[in-house]
Amino acid sequence: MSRDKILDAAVRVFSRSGYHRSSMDEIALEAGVAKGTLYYHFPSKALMFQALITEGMRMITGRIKSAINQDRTLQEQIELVIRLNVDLFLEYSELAHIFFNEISNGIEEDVLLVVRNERDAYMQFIADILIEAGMAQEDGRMAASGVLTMLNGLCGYYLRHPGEAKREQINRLLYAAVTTGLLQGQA
Amino acid sequence: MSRDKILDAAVRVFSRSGYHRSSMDEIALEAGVAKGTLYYHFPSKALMFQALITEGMRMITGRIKSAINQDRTLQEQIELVIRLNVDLFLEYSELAHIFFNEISNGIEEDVLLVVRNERDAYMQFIADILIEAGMAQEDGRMAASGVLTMLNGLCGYYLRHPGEAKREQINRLLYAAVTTGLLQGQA
Amino acid sequence: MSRDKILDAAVRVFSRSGYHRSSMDEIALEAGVAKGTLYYHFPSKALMFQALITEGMRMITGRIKSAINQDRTLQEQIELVIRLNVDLFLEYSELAHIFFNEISNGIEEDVLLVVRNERDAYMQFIADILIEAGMAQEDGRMAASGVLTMLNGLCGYYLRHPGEAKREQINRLLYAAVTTGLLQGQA
Amino acid sequence: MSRDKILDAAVRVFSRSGYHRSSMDEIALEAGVAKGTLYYHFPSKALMFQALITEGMRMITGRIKSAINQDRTLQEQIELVIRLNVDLFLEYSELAHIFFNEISNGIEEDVLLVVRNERDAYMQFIADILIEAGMAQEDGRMAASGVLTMLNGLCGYYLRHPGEAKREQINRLLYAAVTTGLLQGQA
DNA sequence: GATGAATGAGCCTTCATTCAT
DNA sequence: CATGAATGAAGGCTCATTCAT
Repeated sequence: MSRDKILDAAVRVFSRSGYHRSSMDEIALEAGVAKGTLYYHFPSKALMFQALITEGMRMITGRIKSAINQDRTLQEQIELVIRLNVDLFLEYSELAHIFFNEISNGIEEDVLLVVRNERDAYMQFIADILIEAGMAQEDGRMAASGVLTMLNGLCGYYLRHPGEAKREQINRLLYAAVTTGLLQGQA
Repeated sequence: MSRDKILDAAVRVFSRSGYHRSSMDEIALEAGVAKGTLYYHFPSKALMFQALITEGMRMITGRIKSAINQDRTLQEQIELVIRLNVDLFLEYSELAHIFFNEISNGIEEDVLLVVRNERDAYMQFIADILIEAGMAQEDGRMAASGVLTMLNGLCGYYLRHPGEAKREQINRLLYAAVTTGLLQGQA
Repeated sequence: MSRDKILDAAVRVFSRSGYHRSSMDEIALEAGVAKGTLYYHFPSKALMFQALITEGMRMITGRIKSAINQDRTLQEQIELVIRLNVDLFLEYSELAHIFFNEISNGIEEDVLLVVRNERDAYMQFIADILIEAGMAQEDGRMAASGVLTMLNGLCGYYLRHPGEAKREQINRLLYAAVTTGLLQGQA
Repeated sequence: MSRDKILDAAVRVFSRSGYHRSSMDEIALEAGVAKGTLYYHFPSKALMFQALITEGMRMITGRIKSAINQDRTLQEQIELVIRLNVDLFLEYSELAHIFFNEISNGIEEDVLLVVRNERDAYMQFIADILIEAGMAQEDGRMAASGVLTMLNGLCGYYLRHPGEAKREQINRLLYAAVTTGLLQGQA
């Protein structure tokens, strides 16, 4: 259906150029529909973006939860969550950048609120794992915030220095930051 | 002078609305000068942004370097660097936010390059300390990138949840991420 | 359609104020459409200008060529071409004025090239007749250039001094310049 | 003095870029004075241009008249005037273009009027020679207009096709147009 | 459901001009 | 005489949005 073609195209375009540099023209072109069609399915650019984030997160958290919902040790869970997050981040890098760096993009305030809530829910989801592993409530939420932005930074570095860094490093360093400290996170 | 008024206003406006949503009109208004005056002092919006970053970083790195240049153990150095960074980040949160986040979306390529170099130089500066502490070269650079964005995320959380989080937590979690792992970073 | 309204208005405005003093606002106003509509139909001011020249010339050369394509002596051909050119110039004086004068000052290089080619093609068309009449190749091209700008000047004079000059004089002087010299071109 | 430096620079700049593309900044730079100095000596850009044309024409017509004011045959006079005009045109090509192509440049109406008068005086000066050579009054004025725009066209062609055309051709073709007709103007 | 022509507010930038020194 | 910092009107262009079909 048109709606899905549009949403798929929008993810690609937003992810390639960021929210502001992505134009409705470009999205329509990429989706292979007329520009008016975008407005048939979504009331505005901002609300299209919101739909994309909301539905995308539903899918993503679903995928992660179902992957976790099997008997695993805490350590395995942490490793798995990290790996899945890194994979997702690298696949949808610009979108993830937007998702984790709120203010940077002057989206309409109400839409921003929805995106933030979505993000906070996701962070709580990560925090819960850390808390279950023994962290204090407060520390857990804050640490989750830190871990996810660190993931943001490591992936960013990886993408900006192709060839230099290896993908496996990202996972290793993140795991180290959580469990042993970065200074021990090496052979 | 006008130039300083403009730069001050630009930091506020850019960090409030992000690069793209900030208009030259808004900056001129905030600075209390005519729009033409912006172009008397800076050739373009992008180059104004570049000047703001370059001059801001010169001040910040200068302050950190002069604070470190004394005999200390590595551990003390790490603690100190973290504390200074957190202090600076919270003091100049607007500038810092721009520096760490607003570096991707459609600024002219050459300006982007200058800003990135500035940031990479700073990260290398942090990386050198980690490497001296025993990290591998590659891991050091990448880890520095991760630590600084984590700092970004923790400070952001702190600022977004006033009252909930305490400032000391930021330092403690960062130090833990570097030395013992976040899960051990608690009493 | 909008596109035609715009092109018509553009000819009027450009020939009234010249390329640089003509603003897109003015053209939109004259065409009775919104400014954005101009950009829906033409990618830029320069390309609008190019379209106007190209399409205008296509019409004009078409008309002249079809009038010539019959058996005539060279002398008749020269007389005919002069008369047709004068007629066209006076009928489309605005467009002609642009075509012969407004071709130098700071339009984008590629557009300028297209317009010049269009004009050179037309001049070659005139040159061929002179060459066939016995002129050297080189001289023919250059002379055609001279004759057409002279036509420009004579018609301009005629239009600027209504009442003083008679239309027939234009034809006579031009014909004289080509065949007997201006000094002999009189009863 | 400053005034002369400015006028000299203005001729170069206007002649290089045309009236509209020449900025007061550029003129000040070329003259080696501050921008404010321009306005100390001239009330506005348009009036500076007017001064430049008026004083330039005074010099030019002076030069031509003094060259003519010696015993010569009419034929020699015509040859001489043509040569001098071509020399001047090629030396100050853009300026000459402006001078002969009025409307093209949307200069302020009053200044335009002065420039036009200056030009009409010059054309009358050329016309007088043609009339003395036997042309009718009316034809003389119109023909002078035609000859000068033809000169405009030939020089333009020469400048646009470097290498192809030779400078001597311009003189020869112009002389032919006046005396024998272009078709006879060749060996 | 879908289209695409048309819109107009808003953006970055240029530049002739002013004025206090 | 001369300066140069400051101005603000105006220009070309982009783009989210509307609406008749």
